[in-house]
Parts: sequence; C-alpha cells; structure tokens
Amino acid sequence: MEKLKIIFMGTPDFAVPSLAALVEKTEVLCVVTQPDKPKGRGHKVLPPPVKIFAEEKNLRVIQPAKVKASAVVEELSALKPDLIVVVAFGQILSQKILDIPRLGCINVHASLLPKFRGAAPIEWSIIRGEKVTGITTMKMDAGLDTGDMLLKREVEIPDEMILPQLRERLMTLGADLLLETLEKLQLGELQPTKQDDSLSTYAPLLKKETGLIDWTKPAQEIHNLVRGLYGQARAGKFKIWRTKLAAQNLSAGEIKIVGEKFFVGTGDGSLEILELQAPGSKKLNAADFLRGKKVGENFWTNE
RNA sequence: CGCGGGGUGGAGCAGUUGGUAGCUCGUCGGGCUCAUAACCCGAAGGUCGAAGGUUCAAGUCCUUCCCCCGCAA
Repeated sequence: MEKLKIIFMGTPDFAVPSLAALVEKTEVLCVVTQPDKPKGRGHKVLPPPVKIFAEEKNLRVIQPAKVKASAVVEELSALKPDLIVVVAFGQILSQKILDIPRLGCINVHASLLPKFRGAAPIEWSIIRGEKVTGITTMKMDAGLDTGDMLLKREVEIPDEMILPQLRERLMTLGADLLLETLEKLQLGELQPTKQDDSLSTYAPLLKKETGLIDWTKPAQEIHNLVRGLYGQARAGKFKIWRTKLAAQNLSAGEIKIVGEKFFVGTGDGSLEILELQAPGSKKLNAADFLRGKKVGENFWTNE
C-alpha cells in the first residue's frame, strides 16, 4: 500500500506514541507543534515533547504561534499532504487548514465521543466517575471535537485507577487506533458516523479551583477528584495525591489518626489519605508524613 | 535574570543570641507476654547537599555551586 503523506500536529507526551506510529507506517512531511515556552521554575524554555521526539527522528518541525496565520497555511499547503493528523495539538484549526489535505484531517480524541469533548477528557472522565472511557478517531470539522466519528475503542476505568495510568493506557491505544483508522481509510472501509449532539458533554480545561476539595461532598466524589487530578487536588495548603474509601465515622473535614493511617471525614463517609504533600515539601505517604509532625485541629488551614 | 520554601544518622522532622548533634519511627540485641504492629531496657548508625571564607570555635554567619519542592506562567 502506498505510504500516506502526512502532516502531524501535536504537542504533549500524549501525542508522541501517535507520531511514533506514523513515522513507522507513513511518510511524515512535517510536524507542527506549539512554540517552546518558558515553563518550570527558573525561566527555562522547554521544547514540547513532540518536538523533542520529532528532532530525534530528523523530522521537519515548525512551531507557529498561530497555525491559522496565512504564511503558515501557505507553507502547509505547499507540502501537498494527503492527510493531517491532529493529536492534542492545543490550537484550533481554521477551515482553510482543514481544506488543505485531499483526505481531510483526522483527530485522535481521548474519550468516547460525543462525551467529553474538549481539552481535558481523560481527567474529566475519572472525575465524573465514569467506568468506561476510550479513544475516538474522527474526521475533523470546524467545531470543537464535533466531527464525524470514524473508529472507537473502549477502555475500562477500575475504581482505583489514577490519571497517569489511564493516560498511559489511552495514549498507546490512541496510536494503535490511529493506524487502524488510516488503514481502513486507505481501503475505503471507514463509515463516518455523525455525533449525537444531544448526548454531548464537555471536558473543559482544568482550572485551579477545580482541584479544591470540599469535604462536605460525598467520599466517592472526592476520591474521583483526587484520582482524576493526581497531584492537582488540594485541601488547604496541602496537595492530596492518593485516597482510598474508608469506613471511619467522622464528620466532614474531621481528621483522625490511627497508628500510621490518616483518615478524613466527608459528607457521607470517610476517606483514608494515602499520599499527600505539604507546601515546599515533597509528596509523602501518610506514614512518613505523620512522623515528626503534629496534626492538629485546624490542620488544613493552619501552618 | 519571575516569586518563594527546603537539603541534618534508613524515613519524617527539631536544632534558640555560633560553643559537646537531638526527637519520633525504623533497624539490631535483650526483656516482659499465650502472643503482638503493644510495653520495658540497651545498641548501632550523621564528613549536618558541595566547595571556599570569617572565627579560638559554624548545622548555626558570608560567598559560590549542585539538587529537590511550591506558586506564577
């Protein structure tokens, strides 16, 4: 089968396996990713993971601040790609770009569309307590994750699964499903399916306040939040990394220490805190955290 | 040059105005006990992140560097 000529657009870790798969099976003309941005502490300018990978493979990389810019559109058109593949790119494509490749633009999205359209589908699927999520490939249109669906693959979310595990699983699956989609595309076996907009939900970018734990909420709900944000869930000045449903009789926010175990009451039951992190300190399991430290009355807000 | 916190025996922490390095836990040995993650007694284990400097004397003051973390992006 003839190799497809592809332009790849993607930015974070999540997109790397898909790009790697394309490098194996297709001809990647060019990789489009976000510009290097000053991230992290110092002021360090770090290239996005996709760029690092692409450069290792000696692929052509461009990093436009805006892909929509006419100069960029012209540059991409000139490459005459068969297809554009987009995986967690981080910029919205204009209709002009969507019209460039003769076979259109394909997106790998980390949810079972039309659920969880948007920027953070993996996080929200856990936060919302979904038992199953997955990957959907779709033919892109001008809307946000509204294109016709091509292939879909499910993944179960066990109750104890945390964000990095699910992300890892989905990024691998995403790469597989991408290849499968391209194969069927070439064989003419794809049957695009319209999304039922009435069933759609959104998975917006996470905000800081999303991670604030409200102890009056149900234990399962808090547990889901902690799992889905892994490290971004906070109570007072503390980050809560891992929790587990527990059977202590405590009022909301009340803390109880039993030996090396750390329990907190919620709106309807209690949680055991397995891993947490104090400001300026590193992530610790509860036993280590409790050593040499006093856990007092206004623990969450004081100190 | 974005702002800030921290690096002390295996783990988590305390170390006041510079003057013998402590605590909790763990580890090892012994004791108590039907038994124990409980209790009692004892022991081992630290060039106090690195390199310089000030000083009679520095974990504690000064300088430089390395690493970790939070915020902000």
